[in-house]
Amino acid sequence: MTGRRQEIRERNRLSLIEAVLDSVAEKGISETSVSEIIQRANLSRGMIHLHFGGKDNLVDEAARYSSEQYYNGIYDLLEATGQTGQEHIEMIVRGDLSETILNKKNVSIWYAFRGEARNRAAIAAFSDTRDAKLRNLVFNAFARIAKETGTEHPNQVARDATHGTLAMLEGMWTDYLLHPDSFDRDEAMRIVFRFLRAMFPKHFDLNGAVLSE
Amino acid sequence: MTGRRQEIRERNRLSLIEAVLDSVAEKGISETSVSEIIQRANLSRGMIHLHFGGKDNLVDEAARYSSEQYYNGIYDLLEATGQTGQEHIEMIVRGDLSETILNKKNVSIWYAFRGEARNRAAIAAFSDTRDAKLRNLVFNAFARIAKETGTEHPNQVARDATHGTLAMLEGMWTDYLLHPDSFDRDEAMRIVFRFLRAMFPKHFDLNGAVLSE
DNA sequence: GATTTAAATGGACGATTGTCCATTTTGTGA
DNA sequence: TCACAAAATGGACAATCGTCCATTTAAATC
Repeated sequence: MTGRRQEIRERNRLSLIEAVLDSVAEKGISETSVSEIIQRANLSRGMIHLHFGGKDNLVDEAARYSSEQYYNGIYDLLEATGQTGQEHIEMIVRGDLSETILNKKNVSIWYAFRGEARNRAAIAAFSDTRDAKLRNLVFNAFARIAKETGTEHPNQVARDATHGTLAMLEGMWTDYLLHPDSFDRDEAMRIVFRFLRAMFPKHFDLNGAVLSE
Repeated sequence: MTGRRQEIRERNRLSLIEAVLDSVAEKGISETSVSEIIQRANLSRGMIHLHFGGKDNLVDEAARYSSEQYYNGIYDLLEATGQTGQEHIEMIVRGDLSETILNKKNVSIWYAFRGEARNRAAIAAFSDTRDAKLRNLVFNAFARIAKETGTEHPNQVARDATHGTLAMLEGMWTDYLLHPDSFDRDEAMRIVFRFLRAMFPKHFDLNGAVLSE
């Protein structure tokens, strides 16, 4: 009646997924073997086949789970902010570069899966950091900003600003991947906002990152 | 006397490296086995041990070689351009997004190695797309531009512009990785230059990408 | 052309891979 | 408490992994 059985089952299932993510983060994909996974999850060898039908499916599921965690993190932040375009943008940029989201483990996992994306459709589907939903949020925020500036082609400007901003954030992640210890979050933020301020002087004038010079 | 012996030896060595890169591009790192490599190179099993002492060393060397190819491509372009800051920047951006450098094979290889970078120091050393040399080139170009604008802190502005521009290019590469068929080079270029125009209106006004709206 | 020797071959080897199922364990309902 | 069934176990299995070396091939030297 307690459903204890199903509860244990689901806990084990999740243990396997988290074991994969831990292993991928620490050892990389190529060293994430079945033996490695079941050892970390402290479960028996047959569990992978039982729960996922095979190792590949488990890894795909781990990629999906990891991606979901990322988006949940971002969306949670957005609910705690104001409604103006610049507030949204600022929160997304700040969140994307925050310790909670941009940290060694997440970055290791993210890039490990990216490396496999080209050869595994299931992984490619979950390795786009900037999915349609997030893109739309950013676009709508920029569209509001662009319209307020009275520019000639606000949608086109907003589209380009979205694309460029998300690309720049991607690049910052890569910086962090390659130089995690010398990476400076404030600097990254300041740079993104310097570009945004250049495009929308009235909206990002005193906002955003530390404006040190 | 002809050195025919050494010539064959070096050709075989190179065949192994190129076989690794082909395999990594087509099948990914995890499926790039010794058997796969020697089959592509049409050489015998022992050659890897003979030339490189083991598979790992060969893969590291392939990463180094691939990185070298990238930089040579960029530097070649720079020699064929003018000397103003904006000409340099434009050539680097244009080159970085050109078919010669940004194509499916290169991107597959690059991201495959990136995925391993965190766990293999030898690969990490060669997976920084924007090494000190290239960074300096970009920085010097922006420094000249910034000084001409008479801004207050030209070096700081140039540093940020360098960081932001290279980050944005990284992001464009990721776009290409994940959506190679819908990726639009002109659009990517236009966006980069839209940001640069916002920061340096006088220098990128009529330059760079197609200015369609 | 004979000799020397560097280069290349290809299979043997033990270790490790992922899959799968006969068996055991354990929660659930009678 | 017992019988049932779902869940978990752990080892057998063939396949594949990378390494290494005894042997063969062929370029270089005499």
